[in-house]
Amino acid sequence: MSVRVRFAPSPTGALHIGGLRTALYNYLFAKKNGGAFILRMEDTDQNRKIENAEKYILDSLNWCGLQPDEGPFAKGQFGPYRQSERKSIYKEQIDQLIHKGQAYYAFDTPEELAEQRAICEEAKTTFKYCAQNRMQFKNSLSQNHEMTLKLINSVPYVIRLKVEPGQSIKLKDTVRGDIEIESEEIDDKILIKADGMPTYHFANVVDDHLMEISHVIRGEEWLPSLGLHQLIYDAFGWRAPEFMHLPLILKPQGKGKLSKRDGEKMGFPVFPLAWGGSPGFKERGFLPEALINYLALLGWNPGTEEELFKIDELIETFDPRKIQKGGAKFDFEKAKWFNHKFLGFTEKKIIFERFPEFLGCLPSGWSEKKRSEVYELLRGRLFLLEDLDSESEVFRKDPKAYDSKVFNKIQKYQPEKIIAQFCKYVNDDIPIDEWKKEIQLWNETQGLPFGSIMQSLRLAIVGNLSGPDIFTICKVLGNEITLKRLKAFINH
RNA sequence: GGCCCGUUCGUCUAUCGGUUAGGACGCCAGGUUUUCAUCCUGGAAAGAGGGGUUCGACUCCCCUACGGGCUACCA
Repeated sequence: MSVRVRFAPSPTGALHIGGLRTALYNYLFAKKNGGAFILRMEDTDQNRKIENAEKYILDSLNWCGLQPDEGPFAKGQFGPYRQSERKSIYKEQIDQLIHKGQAYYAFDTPEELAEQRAICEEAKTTFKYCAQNRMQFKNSLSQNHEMTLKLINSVPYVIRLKVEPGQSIKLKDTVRGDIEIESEEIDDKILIKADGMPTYHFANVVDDHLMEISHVIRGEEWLPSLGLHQLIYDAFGWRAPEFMHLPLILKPQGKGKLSKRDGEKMGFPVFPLAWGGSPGFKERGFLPEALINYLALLGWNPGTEEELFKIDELIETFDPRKIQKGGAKFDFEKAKWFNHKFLGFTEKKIIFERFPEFLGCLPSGWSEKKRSEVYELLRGRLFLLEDLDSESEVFRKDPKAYDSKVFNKIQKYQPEKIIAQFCKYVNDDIPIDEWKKEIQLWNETQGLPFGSIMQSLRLAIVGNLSGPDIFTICKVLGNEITLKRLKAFINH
């Protein structure tokens, strides 16, 4: 049987890195096995649907290089790939279940159910609509045929799964091993809502079967529903796919799973692309390859000590049996380290082509050659492409102030005098490569510690003791600006 | 509350009964850079607790604790 996997997000908001990792594992598994990676939009909840979400999800997957083989806007013989467009399919399938006596109509109003829940809550128990009490409610099991028909035609209704008690459901999960659930634990879940739309559980099983999904790779939050899903497969007489439930991605600190607010509070992105005014990984200057590499290793590892992988290598080494069981805390520092590494071995040319937005940090007045030189000078220092802004500041702005701590330290060596001497070299006759020799020559008569000379120069040009090689900075700056800064220092 | 899943350095993880418990991020120290960062070298840092099983347990079983998830006409 051929491998077919799906990523099935709900367009209720942006795709966050948890969802992205689920998509990634699906993608890796599909490609590893020469299978198909399918995108299916689970948009059965009309109320929670958000307009741009679908496009956002698609854009994000594309940015990360996880192109679906089938899905909305992609080819495929199993469409439509939006659940909202498959209503007639669900209708057809649910009729079969009703016909087989595996599902039934229920006419209880949401208010009546809420009331039951409130009563149970007071008694400190959990309300369950199930074999034990279903005859006490208004449904096609408790009513006679005539009454049922009358109700179907007059009031809103839902369709519920008829769960037979006393069954032991044996389940297998590739990540977690064997699981056994008693059918008493499962209630008569709603399959079709009053608006005619299927619930997640029903649509999910029907679509996975009809789309011939071979492996379901999804988040751990679905593990408690696995028994129910198996029961639905059984009700149809269908063979269930293989399941793999992924551990959750947790907050860096504190408790619970990662949320949008964590990113805002702690200053890191949780979305691949900008969403709702907060920048995504892209806008912060991540290479998608680096994000993918980090995410791949958050909850999985190949068992070797290798950490840096290109997507092809991930595909080759991916093995779902090595997926972690416990949740993993998101670590932005480590994610940045991956980006640093990728920035290090990604050719400048490729960066220039793919990330023009960050090159805006390098003055547009510069020649292509100069921009290229500066990038080369800076690239080893970058963890995010956005660092290009602060790292290149020295080339764009004259120092606003001089670090007083440094100034105080070197004051006794008369930095103004040193700088005045440097000014003599800033002309077309003396190449910058000669400055060091010249100043050394001059210092033979002065006897200053050479460090004080270098620090004076750096303080005058940069304003503090940081940045790349100072003579290279001067070279990029050119004589005019260099001289301007030196004089400004003397006069400050 | 009920049900389910999980638990190795601060973090991500290796270990499939016998290891000085390995690697990576971060941190600290040294070196390179007459600066900072990068880079290189080194260091500190872990089996939740208690019972079993076993000649021997991080590894297998049970209990406890802790963490997480689910418990909707949301996914």
